[in-house]
Amino acid sequence: VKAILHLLKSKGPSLVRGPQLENPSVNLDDSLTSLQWLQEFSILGASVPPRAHLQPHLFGQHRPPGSDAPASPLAADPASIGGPLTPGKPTAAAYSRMQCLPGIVAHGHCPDEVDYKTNARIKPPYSYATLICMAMQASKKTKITLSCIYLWITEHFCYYRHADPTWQNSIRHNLSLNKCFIKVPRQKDEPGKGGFWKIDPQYAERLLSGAYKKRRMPPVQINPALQSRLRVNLQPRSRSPCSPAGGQSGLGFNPESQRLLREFEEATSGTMLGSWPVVRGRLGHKRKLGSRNDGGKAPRRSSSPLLSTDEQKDIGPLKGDFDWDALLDSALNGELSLDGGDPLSPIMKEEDLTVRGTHVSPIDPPAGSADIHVLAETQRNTDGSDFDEETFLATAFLESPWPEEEEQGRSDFLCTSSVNLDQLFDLGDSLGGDPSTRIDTLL
DNA sequence: TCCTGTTTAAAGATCG
DNA sequence: CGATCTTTAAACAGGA
Repeated sequence: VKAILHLLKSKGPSLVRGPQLENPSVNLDDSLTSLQWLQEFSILGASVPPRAHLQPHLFGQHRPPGSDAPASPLAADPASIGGPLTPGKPTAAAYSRMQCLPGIVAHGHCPDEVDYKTNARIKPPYSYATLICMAMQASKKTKITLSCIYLWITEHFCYYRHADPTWQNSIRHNLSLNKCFIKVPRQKDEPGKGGFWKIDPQYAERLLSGAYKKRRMPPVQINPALQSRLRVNLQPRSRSPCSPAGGQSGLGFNPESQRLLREFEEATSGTMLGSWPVVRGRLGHKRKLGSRNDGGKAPRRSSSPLLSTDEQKDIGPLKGDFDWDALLDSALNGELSLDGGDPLSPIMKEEDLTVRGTHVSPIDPPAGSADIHVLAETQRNTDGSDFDEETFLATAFLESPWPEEEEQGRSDFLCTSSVNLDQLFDLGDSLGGDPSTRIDTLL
């Protein structure tokens, strides 16, 4: 590990081309250890919703020219092979420190950096209520239809594109049951099916009353069943099947927005905070085992209306830069803790790697955006209490969930900034040893 | 027929 | 340990 670290430091610039390298004056050590570029990395992923051009009334954004991706993304979509998976029940800590391990988190194990837009195997750590809120805010409309909620979720969370459609039932159930959401009947002169939904500003009262309890985010574990796939995923990919052009980690929200979302979830943890994706015992016995994986609903999965041709065409390059120095330093410093608490013990092997941490992907409202209807409405229902701030934090992040247009240029840059893991481990070959072993060691 | 919406039930997780 | 919240499953009704 030290040898690799040394290599990275000496040849880092040629191996890891992070945004910081744009500035030649940046000290190498600083650039390798700084996570600033990683933060920026997370925000640049903004990509145009695959079907935004089909529903400009909803998204208010248009697909930039040249963003069309090759057709048949599913053909190369790992999710289409194995289907969505959920990590096993967590067993250890050190999750938050995983922010220093982008090489790992980039493959779906740190909620801050997991590219849920492309990772179909890790269930997003957001509750359905949160997802609904995100969709509502992202729509920049005061109200949103159920189908649009579906659409937004599937476009931003690859997991749901391939998941059993029963999650939609949960969405509907959440809308109906959760007091945070109000149904707005469709006007007679409004064509279409179903009504609209909006956020109920009154839920603020419950927040103030403390009725909603904060919930800890349980740690997440790399499912041993995923380990073989993890190694496969470590292979560099120039394009990601689920990622639209300019696809990035997270939701493509910038750090500020992600921070706001985090605070939002903290403030609304009772209703908004989701539980971590864990394999619940109940799932193993109560749920019909065949319903999710057998041919029963599988056909629908692939033929789901949510996976339109347009969506399937919406592939983009997988962009990502890994702060290997931070990664290795973290490992060396024991920040990647395990159940036993031994940083670089054999637990570091894939089977036992566990992490813990926060779960929200950062997002960022561009200054000047005034189109926050729900926010305004919510604030009107407050009287200057703490909730005002909470609500603001809760909604502001959604002012510009898809800053793709303004970030397009930077995204393009990032297209060329991905580290080639093969190169990395080819270098390691010169040091001898089995590449897979080195991967394990790194992890 | 499919989508939308409501409702009930149950199990798991979290918190005080 | 009970209350609360979240998730999942399912049944059912009504509308497009």
